[in-house]
Amino acid sequence: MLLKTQLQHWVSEIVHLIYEKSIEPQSISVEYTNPDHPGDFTVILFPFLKLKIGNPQEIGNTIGNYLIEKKEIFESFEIIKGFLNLTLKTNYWLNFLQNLSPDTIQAQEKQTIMIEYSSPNTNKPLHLGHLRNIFLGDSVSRIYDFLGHQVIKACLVNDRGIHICKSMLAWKLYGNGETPQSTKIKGDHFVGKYYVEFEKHFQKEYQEWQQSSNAEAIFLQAATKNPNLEKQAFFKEYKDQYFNLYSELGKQARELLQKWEQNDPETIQLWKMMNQWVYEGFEQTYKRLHIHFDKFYYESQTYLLGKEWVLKGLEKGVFYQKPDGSIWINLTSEGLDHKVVLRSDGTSVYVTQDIGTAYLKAHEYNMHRSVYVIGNEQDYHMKVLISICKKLGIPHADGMYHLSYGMVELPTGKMKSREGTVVDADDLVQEMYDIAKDTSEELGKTEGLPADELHNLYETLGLGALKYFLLKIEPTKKILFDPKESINFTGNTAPFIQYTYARIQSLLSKADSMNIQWKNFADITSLHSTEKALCVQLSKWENTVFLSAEQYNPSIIANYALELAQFYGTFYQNHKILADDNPKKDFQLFLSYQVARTLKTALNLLGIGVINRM
RNA sequence: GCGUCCGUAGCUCAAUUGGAUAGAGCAUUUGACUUCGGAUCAAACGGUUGAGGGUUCGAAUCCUUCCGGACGCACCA
Repeated sequence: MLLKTQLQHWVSEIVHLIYEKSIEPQSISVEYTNPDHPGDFTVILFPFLKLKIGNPQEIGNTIGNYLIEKKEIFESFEIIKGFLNLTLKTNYWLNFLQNLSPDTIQAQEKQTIMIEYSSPNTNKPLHLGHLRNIFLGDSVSRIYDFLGHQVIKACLVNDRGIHICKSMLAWKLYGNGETPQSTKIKGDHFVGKYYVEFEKHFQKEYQEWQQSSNAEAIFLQAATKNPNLEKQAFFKEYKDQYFNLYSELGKQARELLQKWEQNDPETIQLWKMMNQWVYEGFEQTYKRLHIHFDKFYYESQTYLLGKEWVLKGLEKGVFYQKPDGSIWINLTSEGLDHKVVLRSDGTSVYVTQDIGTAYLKAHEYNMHRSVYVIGNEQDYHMKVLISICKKLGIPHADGMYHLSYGMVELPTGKMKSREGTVVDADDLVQEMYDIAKDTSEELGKTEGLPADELHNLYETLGLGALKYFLLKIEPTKKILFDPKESINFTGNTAPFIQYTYARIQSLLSKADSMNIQWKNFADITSLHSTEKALCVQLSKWENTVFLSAEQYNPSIIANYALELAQFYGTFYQNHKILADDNPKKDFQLFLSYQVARTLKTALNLLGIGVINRM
């Protein structure tokens, strides 16, 4: 049991014993003592006022004296303004440090948890927004896996729909048969190029159409309802309708989608070929990011399944049908709205395929929880999906959870693939590598390392900086990324933590070469404030991991690691550990060793590697 | 218009989930390597926590009303 909870129980017992009042242990406020005051743990005495058993000073004295007398771990106490500050004996911390095992924490109840993330479209390469999604999902997976749960990392590939057909059509029209091989362009970028190409031609076609008499008539009709309507603004809004009603390219793209749904062999072949190019590109990117999935789902394989569930739900009365044949659900009792689940022409919509996928997942894996890492723009959609799944009685629907996160924005606003205003994932990773290389060479501390180790070093530093940049911020908040200011390598960054780790490794190996036996350190009588700060921080580790798992929030671990590294920096500066006349040498080395272990574990849970020399 | 999320130092973020004098990094200014790694450390500067009201021993945190921002409210995905 954590000392904090232990203390709650003790205080509860004391109150019961001495004052004959009962108070729930959980309701007793116990905190880590604020560093400005002496002590390790603080019991807040104000809540006892309600029990009418005396003033805070008296109660504090009683509790403090009792604890000192009966529990051997306490050394002293002090009461300041209703706060009972308890100081632990040095011995307690020495024992704690000796037994600390930061890399083996286990959850009490083991579960099977599926975590779906990345979820790319197959018509364009990955960008910075995907990276946040991927790193979040990967980190949460690592955290649950670390705690002993069985984790299934799933990736849902959005491989069908009109957007894919746009790329396909553009390739047919303007591609002249070129391929990633012939152009030496990475497959996903190659296909993305044609997606942008489609958009360019479509825009041109749209511009020309706006000069036509037909367009003029449509605008004039709209203007009769709204005399202030400006032509430019109107056509900006009208784009989607133009695509659906008048566009030649739009018509061809829709025809392609229909052919695809009818299993036209030529179309299917083209679709498979282009998807394959994209998958090969993704594969390279995932590999470089050290991302691996246990299971892939493809929407092309689940959307029909969703349809079956909708028809089943209609029979059961979960859904209702409108005269035009479309099928709906009424979610007003959940505070949501009515929602279409099947079009009047019988084709599936967005939620339909998600229902299918949810069922397939539950059918294939007997899991307790199913986590979806998806941006907050889909908060409403996910609420709808989860309530539908519950109403349909899809297994484990109660365990569905939407891990929602904020967008990554540029100073110019939101990233848009169609308009080419995105930060490409591959480019950014390479840029981080280059910065790591330049910085490293400038500092000149890695001379003599072989080429493959250097490559590994730059990769670990560059990727680490990038992952930490995206993970240190709470998922719900949006992130602003300014491409002009590259991601830092000093201060609140992964390289800073990696540097602290490397420094400790170098210290320990030097100690080893001096034949210092630090693994069994001799007892010492008192702790320096910097040593105490490290012990306290280390004692918070276990709870930090549980908290970040519970909240699906890696930023808690990121902030923890940063603080630990900062405390170590202060400690390091205050002591000449390896000096001949240092009586605490072995203790301080062991403390350093435990800090390094914890840092390594923490970074690992974020998907960030450590380095022995940098 | 309705719904969800957000607003903390010039900038980017914290704050032990209601606790003590709101803390870090960046930027600016200053100091620290003949001894364990300067991608570091120490210090200065910087705040009416968007504004008002409420709840209580105690509020950045909970409630409420405004102000400002993002996203959603498609037979698009």
